[in-house]
Amino acid sequence: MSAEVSPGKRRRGPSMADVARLAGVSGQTVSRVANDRHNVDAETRDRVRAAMNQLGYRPNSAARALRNGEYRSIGVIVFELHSFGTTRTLDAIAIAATIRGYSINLVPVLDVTQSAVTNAFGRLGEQAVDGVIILIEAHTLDAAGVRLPEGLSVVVVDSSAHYDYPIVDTDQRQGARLATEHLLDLGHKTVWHLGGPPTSFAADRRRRSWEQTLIDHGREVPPVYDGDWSATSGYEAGCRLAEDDQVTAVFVANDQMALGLLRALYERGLAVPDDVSVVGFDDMEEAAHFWPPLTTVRQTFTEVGRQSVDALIAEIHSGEHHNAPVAVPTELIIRRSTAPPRSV
Amino acid sequence: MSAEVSPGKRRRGPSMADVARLAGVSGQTVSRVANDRHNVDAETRDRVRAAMNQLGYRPNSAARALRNGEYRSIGVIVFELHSFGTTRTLDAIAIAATIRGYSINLVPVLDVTQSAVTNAFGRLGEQAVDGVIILIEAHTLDAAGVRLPEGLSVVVVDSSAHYDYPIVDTDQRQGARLATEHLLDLGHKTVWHLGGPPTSFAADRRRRSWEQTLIDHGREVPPVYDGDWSATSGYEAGCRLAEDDQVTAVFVANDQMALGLLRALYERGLAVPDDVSVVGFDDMEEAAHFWPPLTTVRQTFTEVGRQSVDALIAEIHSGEHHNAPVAVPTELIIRRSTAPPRSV
DNA sequence: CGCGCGCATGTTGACGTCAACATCGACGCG
DNA sequence: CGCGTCGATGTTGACGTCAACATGCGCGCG
Repeated sequence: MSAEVSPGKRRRGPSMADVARLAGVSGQTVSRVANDRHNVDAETRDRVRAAMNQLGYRPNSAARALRNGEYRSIGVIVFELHSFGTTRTLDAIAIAATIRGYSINLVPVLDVTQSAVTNAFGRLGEQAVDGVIILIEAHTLDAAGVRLPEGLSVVVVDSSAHYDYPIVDTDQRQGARLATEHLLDLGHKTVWHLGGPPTSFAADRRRRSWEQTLIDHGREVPPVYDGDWSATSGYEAGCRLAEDDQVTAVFVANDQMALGLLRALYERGLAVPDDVSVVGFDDMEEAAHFWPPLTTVRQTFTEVGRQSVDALIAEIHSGEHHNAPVAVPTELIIRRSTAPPRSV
Repeated sequence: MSAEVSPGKRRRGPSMADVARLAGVSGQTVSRVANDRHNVDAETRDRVRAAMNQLGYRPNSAARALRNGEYRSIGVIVFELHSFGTTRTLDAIAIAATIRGYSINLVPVLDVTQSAVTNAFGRLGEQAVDGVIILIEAHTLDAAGVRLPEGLSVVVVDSSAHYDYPIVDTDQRQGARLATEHLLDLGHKTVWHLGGPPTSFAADRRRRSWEQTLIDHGREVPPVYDGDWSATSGYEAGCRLAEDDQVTAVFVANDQMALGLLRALYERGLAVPDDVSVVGFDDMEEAAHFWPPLTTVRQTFTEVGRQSVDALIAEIHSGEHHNAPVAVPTELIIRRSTAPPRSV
């Protein structure tokens, strides 16, 4: 049903010149029609449109980019699409960019060694992009000490303060405080913390804010347990936490680790929320169906994506960046994994 | 520490001509150095390299694409990065493409209405891509009845047989059989099925294969329950399933729905695996930490990604496609959500 | 000693588009 | 009736790169 492949080797599609010839006009007129300029006679426009359809003409974006000095494309650097947050943010970025007429160039970093990151940035220089959004945790970036190609606009989605680049992220501080105070309000004497990896600024912020909240309320600050965001690490930390019967409330730095923690508690015969209350962070889809359904801090990734695209586009057009970090607020979703401590 | 922004308005980076001038050679020689041609004197090459570094020269990919008639870029059409499988496959595609020297152009479809899909495909025609991988469930595509711009190579990641395009996907048939036979082998009289949405070919394949397996073993085929891949839909179907005390074994079409099902069973006081055995599909990270840890069918997304990129690149270069579908095998991961039926 | 060959390097033009400028006809107004 | 204006359309060249075709030099060999 398809076929129609001319045996010749030419694969290039029709160009403006071809359309122009068929419609009996100049290339410039075709260009005007293609770009919806209004100063074209209606009858001429129709004729050109018809010729375009007949030939299946598509403007050549390389030529356009070359001519205009602008690609209308944004590079997004990511490392593994395993984490829920990264994935969601990427989705939001892609949608926001599309709406604004930009396309997305996905640049995966194969591993987080210095050379791989440097490499990816190098590749990026040759990529057809007007600007870059960095979606990898910034500590890594810091350690690698790489500089991006100059003259490229950049926005970082993370919570580091150590950057020259504009920053957009969830308000980690507010989210962690929300979670911690919720547990305190329920009557828990203090709140334990299962944190993310020390290489993550986001994890760092959540940890500090949890600590500060406890201090502000005059509570004791228990030792921190660290995970790496994975459910497995949450399970492992949970096994250790479960041995301490002082623990009545835990704020976990993300939902996946919270899932591992829940499992560890079950295996030890501890009831949630009766024996231990648990709060997560992210509000991934599944959180509502954990057992019990997880109380957690909801991030609005859509907003993070939108804001970072807006910041980048502004930077691309102005040529300079505003350094004020953007912090997107969170919301506490209360489900059934939290309750007042048993008895009192 | 940065600054150095010339107040002039020109933003364009240095071109070959600039490098050539600085190094005292012709543009062509710079081109040869940039492309690692060997017929350049070592001393000259060093001089050119030095000039490149000094100026921060980056080849202009638009000009290169225009000149070569090739973008070295692959478009990937996706609809929402919510499902585990899509995300993982995208990641694998991005990595495989990068290794082969192609970049990834992510094209989100805003919703699955016909107009949105058509629209996305239209946009794609103007995109700087040599080929396209379609990562949305193909039924939708079918319904929309859109044709892609001609002359563009396409690979579909899904299990439809109704396409002119080459297809790469997990071997749904084999996976579903694996799951069903595992439950039968344990001694269950028959196996219930909680399927994915009827609009998905993948879900369809899994359902048919489950059914065929039961028939092959001479078992009764119970009515199917349908979900939409989400944990919530699994929960809802689970509530209905739990009322039928005939049910001792369920094969669920993905892990997320299995999670919802587990929750529903718990709430009804049914023990897994003692009262009901459950098998999922996907083997997402969290599956090992569900309660109980979920027996499931592992898909190797890496392989699906790699194969689809390879197929697409082959098609781009040959100009024609081989229509033999590629089916990537699965593996059954046995955990603790399955056991022989209680007593007998 | 002269011819030819191989190698490093230079010159030219074309890829497709679009801004800037040029052209041309129609129409209005003094 | 002539001049100015405006709107539609055409012509030219440049964006940056690279293949194809010069050019020019040194060296080996008869």
